[in-house]
Amino acid sequence: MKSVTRSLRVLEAVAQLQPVTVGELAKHFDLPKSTVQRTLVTLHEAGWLRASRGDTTRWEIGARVLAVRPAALQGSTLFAAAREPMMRLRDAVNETIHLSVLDGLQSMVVVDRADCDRAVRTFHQIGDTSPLHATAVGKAVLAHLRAHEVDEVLARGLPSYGEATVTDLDTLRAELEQVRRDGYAVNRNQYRTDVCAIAAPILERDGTPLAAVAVSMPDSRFDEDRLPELGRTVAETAAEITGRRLG
Amino acid sequence: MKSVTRSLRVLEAVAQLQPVTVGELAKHFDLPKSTVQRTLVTLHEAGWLRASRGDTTRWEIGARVLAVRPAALQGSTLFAAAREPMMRLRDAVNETIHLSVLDGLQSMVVVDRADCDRAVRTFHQIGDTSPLHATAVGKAVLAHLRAHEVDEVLARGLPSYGEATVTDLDTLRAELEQVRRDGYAVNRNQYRTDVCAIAAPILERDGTPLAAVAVSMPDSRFDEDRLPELGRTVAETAAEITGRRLG
DNA sequence: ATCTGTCGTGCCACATTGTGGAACGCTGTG
DNA sequence: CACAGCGTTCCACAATGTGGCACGACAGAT
Repeated sequence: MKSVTRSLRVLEAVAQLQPVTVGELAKHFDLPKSTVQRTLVTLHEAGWLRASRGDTTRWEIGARVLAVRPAALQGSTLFAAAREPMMRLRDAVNETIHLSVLDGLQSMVVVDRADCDRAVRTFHQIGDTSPLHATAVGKAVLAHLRAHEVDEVLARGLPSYGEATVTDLDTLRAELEQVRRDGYAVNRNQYRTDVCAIAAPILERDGTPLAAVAVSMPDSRFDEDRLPELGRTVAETAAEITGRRLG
Repeated sequence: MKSVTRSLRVLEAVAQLQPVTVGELAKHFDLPKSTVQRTLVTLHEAGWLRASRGDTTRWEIGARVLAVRPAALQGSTLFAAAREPMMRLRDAVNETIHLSVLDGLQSMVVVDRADCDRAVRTFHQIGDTSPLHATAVGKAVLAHLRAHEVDEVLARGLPSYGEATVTDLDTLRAELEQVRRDGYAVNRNQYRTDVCAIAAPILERDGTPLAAVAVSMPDSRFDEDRLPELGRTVAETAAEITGRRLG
């Protein structure tokens, strides 16, 4: 369904570029203006887009989308529970903090962020997805999935994103064991070069992993010696979020 | 674009009914299973849906949608800021609390809810829209819009939804003046019969209204005498949310 | 005033695209 | 063992979306 796929792409582009015009989107996708225009009008009629308040030829995301949320986040207790602990962690370490949730067993999706004020910092867009086996948040979650779920994920293979990516199954399984012992997962340049992170999982009452918090930083600021201390801090933050969420 | 419109409807239905099967959706919309199935697969390929973790024939909203948010809510600080104050307000008054945001200048959209535990209670679905001139949340916001924006809204007319709806311009303008003085807006059966509400606005730093919180209740529990006290409580909750959001 | 470039919008013939009835394979049940 | 109900697949048909083109509005330069 070409038109549907394209409409969703347009919707995502509007979310990033808002407030945005027909022409800008047409260039962005290299599509005829008329096609983009029709798409925008359709999305508008469905209540998903609205005209910008100042400039009526610019488009924005409408509030309707807020009704569409993953069940795990209904009531948005995750956001609410995570916000303050994330900010405190950010202030404590002065690095960017990410909150990522597990999407199916497919990938991790960045859903919230607390930026540090350094000149050089890592940057992940909200909504960005990343693989389970090659990121700190992914491994933090992976380490707490049920055995058959882990098998399912690993069965899809371990694509490499650079030299540092772990592509060997046994090595990865050993690492997951380590993650369970330590309470935190580490990623050093395994997904994006020069991006390192330390993450800990946020669990449901029954132990199912739902999401993870991560401190991420450029490789230049990754200090092996401070790792245990930093790891403990991240794990404490994750535990606090879990606690707040479950009351 | 029929297929696009329908896909978005399906997406919204999945959000409400998740985790949901093809058949359930087909019945819900009275559509051929094959059509629904194709739509679900397309939405899945686009990353907006995922198979349920337990039952792979059930569908859920994927985390991707979290990347698509109105600009005013980027960082999702509204939800996070509102959650706790809403719950406390709910506990204090034991009535259902709604959080609604202004969508363009078109309407208010319910985006979050804290239910009370009474047998009889008001019910608004998350995602429901309502007019600005005939609801408490709408009037709370309307009272703080700029003059030319108010004119624009009122120029579209004041459709009636029953006897109690204010359809006279001057009466409404006087009421908005009152709302500014009191700090809260009241709706007694003006939109839905037997549904009353008291709402207060959540503002941006520059005073622009962004959203509103409301206590809503059946007419039978609306007590004229307690109105000022209840109004003050709601206004305090809104002020606290505004404060938290802006740090 | 006039020209020119750029914008958002509206049109319409064409064929690509989505449609939905029918049939399939599977699972649990009476 | 037949049956009912499920999710899934297929395919001929025509309804549907496509995108080149042209229009009117606007802004800046001549």
